[in-house]
Amino acid sequence: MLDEIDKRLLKLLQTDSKQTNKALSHELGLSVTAIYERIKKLENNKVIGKYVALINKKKVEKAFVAFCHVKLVQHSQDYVIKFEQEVRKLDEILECYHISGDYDYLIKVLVKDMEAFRDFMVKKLTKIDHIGSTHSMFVINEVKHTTAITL
Amino acid sequence: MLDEIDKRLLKLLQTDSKQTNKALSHELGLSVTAIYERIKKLENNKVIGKYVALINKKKVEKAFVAFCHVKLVQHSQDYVIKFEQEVRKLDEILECYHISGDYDYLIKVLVKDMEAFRDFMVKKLTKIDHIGSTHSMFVINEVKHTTAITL
DNA sequence: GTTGAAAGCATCAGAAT
DNA sequence: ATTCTGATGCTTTCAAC
Repeated sequence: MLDEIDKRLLKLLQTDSKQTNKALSHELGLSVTAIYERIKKLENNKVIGKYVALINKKKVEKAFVAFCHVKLVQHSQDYVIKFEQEVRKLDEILECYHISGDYDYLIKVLVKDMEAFRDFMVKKLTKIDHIGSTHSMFVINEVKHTTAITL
Repeated sequence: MLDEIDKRLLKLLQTDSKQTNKALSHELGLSVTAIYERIKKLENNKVIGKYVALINKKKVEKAFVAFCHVKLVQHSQDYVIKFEQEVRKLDEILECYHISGDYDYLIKVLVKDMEAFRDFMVKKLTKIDHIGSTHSMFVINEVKHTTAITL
């Protein structure tokens, strides 16, 4: 499905999606139109999902990152659906995963500081019905963070 | 530092960075040049870090996500630096955080399937020196995943 | 896959607020 | 400092091969 050129193209676009097709064509040794067609195909096949600007959390006062394990009191479908619905509504939650293990969910929370985190926990997360327990871990340092998948 | 228009602009660019300045100018009620100047300023101030293509993991055979807690045997600076260095080299590790709590690090791993995960653990992660213990959690379902920070 | 043309866009000067 | 209008050159896009 993806040949070597597609893979190299995706690597470049995952690093910098603002490069022109001309620059990409030069890099990959194809014509501008060939690059154009390949990108269109990758978009249509939904291999490329979207193009986004990544912003610097430290520059916008959102430097505090925490992960929370969450356990529900029960695992009935109603409770699960309701919880997941509420999670999607909360802007502070960037990611939420249903995971194996002692807890049910792992969520990634982004806020301004510890105080804002406390507020989030007290006023938002624990206000969701049917949450049994939570366990928070604070990020001391972000060692690595990439959106680029190696193919 | 950021006014309301900047915030709305950043929201739009975090959702879709391929929109033309014309479309953005229409959305925000400013001229194309005003949008252009604002974006350039946000780029120069490093508020916008980069533009990337996000690719669909399910379409490229990287559908297996796991989080691993990692504990080092010691916390001497040498060990920490070495571990973090190795982590940055491993393509399967998309994210790595130094965190508070029982374990030292939380890493996010992306591979093809359980078998590939086993391989990663045996041949790569646990080959790093000074790792004391690990604890893996498998992602059953990705409930939410966004790169967009709400301002 | 290619070239070449058309339309649309980013970018920049210059002037206004 | 931020905005606008208008001109230029580059990019994307598409038809034809």
